[in-house]
Amino acid sequence: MVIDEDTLYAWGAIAKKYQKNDILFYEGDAANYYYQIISGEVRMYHCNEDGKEFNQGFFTDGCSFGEPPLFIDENYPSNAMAQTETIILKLSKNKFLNLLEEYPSLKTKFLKLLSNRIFNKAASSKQIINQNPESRIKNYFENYKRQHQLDQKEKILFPYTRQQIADFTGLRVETVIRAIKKMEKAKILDILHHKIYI
Amino acid sequence: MVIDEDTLYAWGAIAKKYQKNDILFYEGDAANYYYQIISGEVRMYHCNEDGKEFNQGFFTDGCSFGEPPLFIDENYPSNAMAQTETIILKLSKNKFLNLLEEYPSLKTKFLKLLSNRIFNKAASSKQIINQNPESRIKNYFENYKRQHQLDQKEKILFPYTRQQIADFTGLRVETVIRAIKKMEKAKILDILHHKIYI
DNA sequence: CGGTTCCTTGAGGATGATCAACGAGGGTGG
DNA sequence: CCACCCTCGTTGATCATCCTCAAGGAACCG
Repeated sequence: MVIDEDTLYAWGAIAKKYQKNDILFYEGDAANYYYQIISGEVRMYHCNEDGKEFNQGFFTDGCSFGEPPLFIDENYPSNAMAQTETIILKLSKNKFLNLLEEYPSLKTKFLKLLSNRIFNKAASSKQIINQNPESRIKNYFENYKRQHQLDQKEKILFPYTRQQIADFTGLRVETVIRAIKKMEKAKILDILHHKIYI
Repeated sequence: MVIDEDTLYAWGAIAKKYQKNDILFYEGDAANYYYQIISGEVRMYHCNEDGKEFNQGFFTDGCSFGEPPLFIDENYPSNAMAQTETIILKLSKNKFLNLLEEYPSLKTKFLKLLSNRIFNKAASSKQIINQNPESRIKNYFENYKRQHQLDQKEKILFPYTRQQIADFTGLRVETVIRAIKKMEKAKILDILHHKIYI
């Protein structure tokens, strides 16, 4: 958990429930709130003109998201959508910034959080040079495991769909499917009942 | 300038001169210093197996770089190379973190700096979905202008080579050349004596 | 069961990468 | 001033491969 929930309530945060597929904010919207998830899942993503999507990230219980625009005067760079029924604590921008001034240790916490975010984005943007689908997907899986502090050796069930992999790697579903089949043959991953183990 | 140079010297920073093409650190190295450029230019970049490069960013006078690994315990995610003769202030990690504790306003400064960095990375990683070279390059030029706080309408001389554009967009030089020629015809940019005006 | 979402396969076409060769410009030293 | 070199820019031809479109199958859920 980023900020203690009781503290957030004490400073005036309001809990709000979103249904699956509700939009929390659109790309270009002004940033007025700090968001922290109590339960559920949120996806940040872009759309291009043809409706193709690119996922910036998924956030779940205890995570905050969309903070950078609160610190600089920019609008949101991506859309945010509830992936499941989701309950979120919202604290207004001003109150959030005041809270940070009150507790300097929170600033350090956010320095770490943003640093991690940058580190992960650097790792994932590397894949731009590999047009080769298998490298891209392999790189994506490695980042996924690192971000979730999992051992690279240990096999785990990968919880997202092929379409979502496509939306993270900039590939097409069919390409992802063909690539992971190759990767299964090459023993890079396992597929059991259509489920992916990495 | 991120941190006042006199302050850095007072806290024990050392100025060091690097020649063109000197490596400051490699991907995977432990992060032991805060780096701030006095004069010159530094490039952060990745290499893949075939030697193809991807640029994460260029940094110039007054800029700091490679901070995120100082806040979290990670190694450098990219290589850093001096693009020209460059003079850099180096402050050891511990002294840097102590300096930040001493001056809380610096923490806020870095929160903003990191937020900007994330914002820009989000904007540039969008282009992964556009396999189309012209869209990628257009997106890259727009980001370049925004990051340098330039009006999108105003034409400026773009200071990098076609190879560097390729290394930022994940394309090949020849593809970049053909794309910008098309873009010139489409009046998206001007080319004068081989120089690009955007 | 019926519907929805996700997964899978094949065929064909578009296009960026690759390879090879050359041109243009700028700087350096004789 | 000229010759040389080195980097950068340019062009064409060919190839590999990812995208696209279309169709159908599998799993899951009420």
